Amino acid sequence: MNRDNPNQEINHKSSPYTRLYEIIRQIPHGKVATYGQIARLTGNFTPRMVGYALAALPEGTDIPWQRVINRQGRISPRSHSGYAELQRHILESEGVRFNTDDQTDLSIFGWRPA
DNA sequence: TCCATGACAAGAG
DNA sequence: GCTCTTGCCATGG
Repeated sequence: MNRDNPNQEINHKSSPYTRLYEIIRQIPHGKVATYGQIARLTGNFTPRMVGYALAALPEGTDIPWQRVINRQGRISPRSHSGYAELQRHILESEGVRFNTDDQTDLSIFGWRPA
């Protein structure tokens, strides 16, 4: 995937992806949001698009991609292995706890925007 | 242009 | 509570 990489659109401030990334940046430290939640906040996105946009992010981006998980409170595995483990590690270092079923309690750690 | 794929979600049965 | 189906739409072959 290397044609019109969405993160290049970050520099073009009128891109719909920009809005998506801006919202993700607003997720506070120690909290998590779901794909569907982000999608609804943008207004014109679908959860699949959110996942797709995040998959296109480069390493070392300032976007807190690790704070976006699925509706079940679990980390969605990507095609490239190893990242789910990394993501969980980062979240735990931020204070997010996972139970024995590898899922977080969204009623506690879920982000609730004003 | 058509088809398959993908870090998902919500409704129906 | 479960599984199955459908909606979503950008991207690549």
